[in-house]
Amino acid sequence: VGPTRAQGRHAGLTRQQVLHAAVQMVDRDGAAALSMRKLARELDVEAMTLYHHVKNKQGLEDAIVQYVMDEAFTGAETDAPWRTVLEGYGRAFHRGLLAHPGAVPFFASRPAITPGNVVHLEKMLRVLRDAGFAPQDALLVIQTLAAVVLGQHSAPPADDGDPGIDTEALAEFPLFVEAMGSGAPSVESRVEFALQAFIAGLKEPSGAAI
Amino acid sequence: VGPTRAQGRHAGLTRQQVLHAAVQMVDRDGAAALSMRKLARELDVEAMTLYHHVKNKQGLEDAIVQYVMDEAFTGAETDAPWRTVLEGYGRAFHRGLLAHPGAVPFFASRPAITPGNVVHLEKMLRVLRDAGFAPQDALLVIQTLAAVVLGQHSAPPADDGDPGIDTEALAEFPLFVEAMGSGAPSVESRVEFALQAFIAGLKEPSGAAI
DNA sequence: ACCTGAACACCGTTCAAGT
DNA sequence: ACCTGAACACCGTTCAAGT
Repeated sequence: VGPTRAQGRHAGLTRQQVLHAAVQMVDRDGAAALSMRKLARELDVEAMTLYHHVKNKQGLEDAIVQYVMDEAFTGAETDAPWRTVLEGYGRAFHRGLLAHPGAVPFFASRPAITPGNVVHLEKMLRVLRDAGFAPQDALLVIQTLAAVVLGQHSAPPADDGDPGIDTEALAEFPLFVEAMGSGAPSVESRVEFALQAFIAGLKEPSGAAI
Repeated sequence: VGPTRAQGRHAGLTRQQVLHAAVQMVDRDGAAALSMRKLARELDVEAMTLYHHVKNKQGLEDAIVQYVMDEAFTGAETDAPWRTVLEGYGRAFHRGLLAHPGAVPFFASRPAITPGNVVHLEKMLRVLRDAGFAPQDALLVIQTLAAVVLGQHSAPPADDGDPGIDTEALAEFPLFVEAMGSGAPSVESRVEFALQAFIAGLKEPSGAAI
């Protein structure tokens, strides 16, 4: 029932392979479907083998989060007016989450600042510092912006049309019915709207540009 | 080991009691700690008894989400300029999530529109409609705003000081070090900042006020 | 209608053992 | 170092049985 390999025989398994298979599994079947045992089965390996490449399940989930962030933020444009750079940052994160929707739940209740994304943070901090922001203010802007985008992915519009809302009761909610005429706002449109409003609402930095 | 009760003897269990105990458990031990079996033990009842009051675990989680939203949104102020009403709506949601941080993960990957919160939605839609918004635009504003607040709770600042970031490597990230001097931005400050910027960035409705 | 109890098909993880 | 295999303490949920 298990993999046909003698003990001690290398499977040639790599942390990268484990991580890649995990991301695939999550993208295909959702966050809840991720299990160490199923992942091992898919890699034709015993479950305990995974613990040699990953600390535990929590560690695997952390790695998935890091994977998505790295994919999203590497090569982000930083040479533009600060509002434009922020918009690009938000959109890059959005595209990353869109590519890996199953990973979104792992972002919840996980620290926003990890060793792996300090490098991305530092680049953004430099852009805002050069635009005249104090570092504390810059960090607040960047972290809040990332969470603004994440939030749009966390509360998706309903899958089916109207899940469980009886047409009878709908008569009491005419504005809701009218607003939903063209369906609930998509994640796409909410992200665009959120980015536009949030960035437009940011005040100019108090410091002078260098 | 189980409850000492003959089959068929009423435990007098109520859906409200089940839900209340579940919220308590989640608030105390976090979302991951919620289990049907533990919840049953706490209520001195067999695990399967819960299925008479709740469809399944998913249904219980849905009920927890609904519980938090109802607590947050009932009695919200709607008689004020629309920007003020939006601010109050966002802050009310924020307080609800703050009171039940363990419930936050359940909001992720759950539809934003449920039968239970259509009533809250309709009230907000009326406020924005009266201010001159088209219903579709109003729905977009409200849903995006709720997700903006939710997102701030989804990516909490790290628990300990610097979790796993070696002081050696920190030398390469001077702006990050300076920005973190007074700690990572709190959820509180990020919510306030997000609300201020997002609402300030909203355009006036194209329609005329009634 | 409400509750129990056994059973099924799963989990994550420790530990000892192989090469 | 890398992998296996059995074992432990859990899960959610179905099903048949009680009153």
